[in-house]
Amino acid sequence: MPAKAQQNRQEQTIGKIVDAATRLFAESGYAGASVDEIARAAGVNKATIYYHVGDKDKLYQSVLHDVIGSTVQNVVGNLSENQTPEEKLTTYIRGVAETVERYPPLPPVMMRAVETGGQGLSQEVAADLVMIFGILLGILEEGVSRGAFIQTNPFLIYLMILGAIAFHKNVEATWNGSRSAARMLRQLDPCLFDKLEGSIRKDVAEEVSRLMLRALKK
Amino acid sequence: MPAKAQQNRQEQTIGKIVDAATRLFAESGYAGASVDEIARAAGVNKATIYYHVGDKDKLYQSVLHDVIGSTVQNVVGNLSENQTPEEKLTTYIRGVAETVERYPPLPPVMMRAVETGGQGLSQEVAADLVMIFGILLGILEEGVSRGAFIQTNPFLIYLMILGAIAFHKNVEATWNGSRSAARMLRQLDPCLFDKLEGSIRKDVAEEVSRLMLRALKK
DNA sequence: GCTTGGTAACTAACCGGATAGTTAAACCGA
DNA sequence: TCGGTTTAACTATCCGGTTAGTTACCAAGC
Repeated sequence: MPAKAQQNRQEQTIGKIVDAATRLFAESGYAGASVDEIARAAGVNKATIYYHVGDKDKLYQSVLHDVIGSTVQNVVGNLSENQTPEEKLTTYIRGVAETVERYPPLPPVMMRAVETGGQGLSQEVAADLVMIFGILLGILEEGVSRGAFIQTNPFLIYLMILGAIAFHKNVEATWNGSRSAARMLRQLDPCLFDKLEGSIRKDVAEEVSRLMLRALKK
Repeated sequence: MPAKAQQNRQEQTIGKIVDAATRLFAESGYAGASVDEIARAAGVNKATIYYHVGDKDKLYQSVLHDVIGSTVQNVVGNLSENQTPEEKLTTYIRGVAETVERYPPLPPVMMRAVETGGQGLSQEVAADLVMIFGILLGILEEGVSRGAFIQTNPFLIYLMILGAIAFHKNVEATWNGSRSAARMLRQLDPCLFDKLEGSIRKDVAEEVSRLMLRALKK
């Protein structure tokens, strides 16, 4: 198969580019990551990026779709119809946390997407984000109609879950990575340092689930 | 008083610079906001920024200190010793939300500060952030020791409150500002659009307090 | 099987514009 | 007129994007 090999090659190149871009966009943000840098990290000439993907914005949208799309897939894959709303919520939260675990660049990239309120997002990426929220909305509404959950602002619940997991994973990463922040804090307030050191390493998904269920259950 | 007048003048100039910088850093992030742009927005020559404040990083630290410091002040100012832990938590959340209300650039700036896990933060700014967390920690510990709150991961509570308020205010701003995202969503999923439209405008502080208290109370 | 022509994939070099930071001169109130 | 303050003008660098040219690959013709 001749055309097949070429397509494989193309997919491989695009994969390298998007992977490198994901990492660098996550590290430095949209403006902070340069196309030159991304090309170097991907082991590819800069013009190759423009040939295969498009301009910087197109590249960013590809990263978002790649990252957020995989989250949707992971969350949906774990949900099953014959779960109670409580179980579904736990599954939902665990799904988000797991995706983040396997894909560390996700939080900052996703946060920036929510941060901008969807401005400048492609239809495709917007649909991904809407879907993640829509799934949660369905769970919450089912819970309310079954008398299991109290009535709440679903968007706020969404932001609390996402914010807690995203922030936490992100802080954890930098906390474990460069110890400079940790060292500074120990110097600033040793007692508080110990408490943070202990609480950062706990399992996020479980604790977030526990708290959200306590907050929501009737 | 000659020296006094000069000091006033200096403070005024620095104030103009920091205010403009706060707005632009919030809008476009660190790399996205240029020093030229900030100078123009402040009605000041670029060299004046370097004369009074320092380089771009120094300017960013000044913005962070200004913004986060005022949050600390506002939150501390509203707390009083003879409140129950429940009341204190509500006051804390309202304090954060109020500061955000009066100072819209705060969320994105603060988020970016937490996002980086404290990397590259000046001692001063780090102290501010630690203080905000420290206050919450005190409230939660008092609640636990009085048997009012369950034992939790305080850092996660911190992130949930901050994440919910910061994200919400930020999304609200862009949602109300440019309606492009809203229009896109209406086209994508009209039913979900209505639900979002309704839930975004609610009072955040009250709802967050309600949820957090439900989650924490024994 | 080997040459050959064509096309997809890739690259080095370059361009205009923007950016952070500097300098030396001008300004102006006391 | 003196010193803190402000400014226009400048430099070096970097960035996003383009172009013209090269290589890798594959299919068809002999």
